[in-house]
Amino acid sequence: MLRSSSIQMERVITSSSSASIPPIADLSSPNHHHHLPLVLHRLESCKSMQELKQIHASVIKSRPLQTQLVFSKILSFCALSPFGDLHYARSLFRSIQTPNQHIYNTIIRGFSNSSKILEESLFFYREMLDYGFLPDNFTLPFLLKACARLRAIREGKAIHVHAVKTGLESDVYVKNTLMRLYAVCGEIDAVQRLFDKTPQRDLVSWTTLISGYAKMGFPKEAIRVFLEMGDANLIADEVTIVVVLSACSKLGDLDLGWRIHRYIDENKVRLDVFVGNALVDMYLKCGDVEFAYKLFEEMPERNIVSWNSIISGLVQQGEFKEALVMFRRMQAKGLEPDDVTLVGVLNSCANLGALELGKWVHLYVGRNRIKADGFIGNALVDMYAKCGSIDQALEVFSSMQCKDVYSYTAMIVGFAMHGKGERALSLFSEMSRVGIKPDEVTFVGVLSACSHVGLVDEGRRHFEDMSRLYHLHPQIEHYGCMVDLLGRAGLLEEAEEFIRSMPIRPDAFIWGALLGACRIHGKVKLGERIANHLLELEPERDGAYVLMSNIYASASRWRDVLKVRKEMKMRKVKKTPGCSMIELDGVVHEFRMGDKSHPRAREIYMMLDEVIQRLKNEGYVAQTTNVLLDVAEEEKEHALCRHSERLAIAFGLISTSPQTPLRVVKNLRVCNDCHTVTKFISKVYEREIVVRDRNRFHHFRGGLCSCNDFW
DNA sequence: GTAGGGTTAG
Repeated sequence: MLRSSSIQMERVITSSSSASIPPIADLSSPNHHHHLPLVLHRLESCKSMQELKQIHASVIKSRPLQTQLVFSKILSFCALSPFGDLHYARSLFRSIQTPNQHIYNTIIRGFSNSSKILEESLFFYREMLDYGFLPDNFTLPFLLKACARLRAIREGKAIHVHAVKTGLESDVYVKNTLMRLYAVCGEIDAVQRLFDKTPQRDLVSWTTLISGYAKMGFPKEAIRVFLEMGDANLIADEVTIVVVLSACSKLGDLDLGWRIHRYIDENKVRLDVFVGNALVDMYLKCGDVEFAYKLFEEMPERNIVSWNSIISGLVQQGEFKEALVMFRRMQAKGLEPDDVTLVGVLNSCANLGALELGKWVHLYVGRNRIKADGFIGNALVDMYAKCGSIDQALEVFSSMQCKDVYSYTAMIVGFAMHGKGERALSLFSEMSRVGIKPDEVTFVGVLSACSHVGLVDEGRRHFEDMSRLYHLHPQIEHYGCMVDLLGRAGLLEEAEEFIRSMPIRPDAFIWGALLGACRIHGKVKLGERIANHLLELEPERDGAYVLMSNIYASASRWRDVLKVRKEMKMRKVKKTPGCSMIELDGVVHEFRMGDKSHPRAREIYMMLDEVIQRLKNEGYVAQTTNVLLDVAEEEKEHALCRHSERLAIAFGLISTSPQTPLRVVKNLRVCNDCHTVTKFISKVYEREIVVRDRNRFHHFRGGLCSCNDFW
């Protein structure tokens, strides 16, 4: 570590005029039949260390005129070329008796470019100062760039002091690298202060400032600075535009995106591959998927980032199947995915329940030495958990070297979804023990864990701890979890009181959670009141109607059920169609309620009939109270039979060998009757069945479900 | 011989 005092700036600065000037290298060599231009020419075309060593040897032997200059050139090659060798550079440097400033800068630059530690470049820097040289406008940017790369803010600040003392702070290169240092270390105010301090600023300074704001999570500020830049009569170039576009992506502001696109056209900013990628990303993040596709197709040049941008953008828009289609297209072109691609693919798998493909990615990562760092590891944990393989998720999680808040949260949310509330909570305490701070999302996991297993007191305590101990502000999701927790536990009055005391306006999810609790506990009166709140907030959606009609049906109030149905018709409210997915041999099959479009639909429905017959023999009786209609019991039963998860399960039964576990993902909540049916199937057909509904997992085995019928 | 760029997580 560099201590500011260890660099004797005072001595250097005050005594620089009288500092001992190193003797000049031996210019008068007796033996100079080697032509200097020839050596320099050979160096220019040099492509390997082997070749370089030959040149070096011949120079030592023949000692041409200006040996120092030639050594300097050789050093540049060793220290800076991709074919170079820093060890060789170091010993070569040591062989130069009296290095000049340029030579010092070269060795410092060499080590600051590639070394994982700062020590080495700082060592040469100190030596240079001891020699009586002052840092110049080249020295400091080299050092500062290394500090930025290694996030070494302490050392960087010490260098900053030198910049001030030497007056180099106002050099635009020094200033820009200083700004970048503070930006990557998160000190955005320091960046702005440096920018404001002196009038020496160019397009790079503006771009660095904009990028700093964008990366620190202040995209609005970034755009503000961009507009100011226009007022100062500067025109953005490709680099500035890329940064501005990424700020716009973060804002998700399509109007702004169009304005920037127009700016690009009007100012003839070149559409290089960076700008193209940034545009594709911006259109996706701002929601114009079609235009993003169009741009992508028209791009004259595409690289891996272009593909990653479109894949991750689609994932972010919830277009998981499309994302996988693009991934396949990319593979068909012979392009190898990198870690960023695979994170997007894993995310799609997680959402589609595509376990087979997810496993393939896991293998691919292992085989191809893909950087299995935080991003990939966390995405794997999430994928396994969301695909129903909680044990695999835990295995990946346990094997991870560096776990962060994302890893812990993924695992906690995973446990919560699988109804393993105690595991989730014990992992949460482990997290605090090892000193990883939870954030808002962690608490969503913790609170939903409590809710799924009915740990009311635990939940209340964690909710309070959130602000008291961790200084996190509860958001609407956290209030939602609490309403859910209290409501399910039957504490409906407390839940309603809780909603009244919320500092945020309750949204549809909050009222929906309470209404759901009314359904579980058969509270008709309260339900009616809540349903009205919900209908005010979203009259066009079916949630309130469906829950209300279920509540009436449970109370056998068929006339009210009919009224709700009429009203739905009158207001043209469409029911969200139930949809279930099952993956077989890497292909995701999708079923809607009553779907007959599947090629094997006939077999599937025949299987379903057979299943129901067998279950009835085993004592199953259909529970029809959750069906909307007041129609003959038989017909209701028929409606139930067509629920999408049953189609998916029947398809799984006829398409896989006995005892293969079935994994189904459903977009809505599982209804009571389907839950019972699935329990029966797991026993009668001896199948493990894992169903993920919109809230959580149900592991069916031997006639029982992991949720203990509490969901 | 110096500086600013796009894509990734719960």
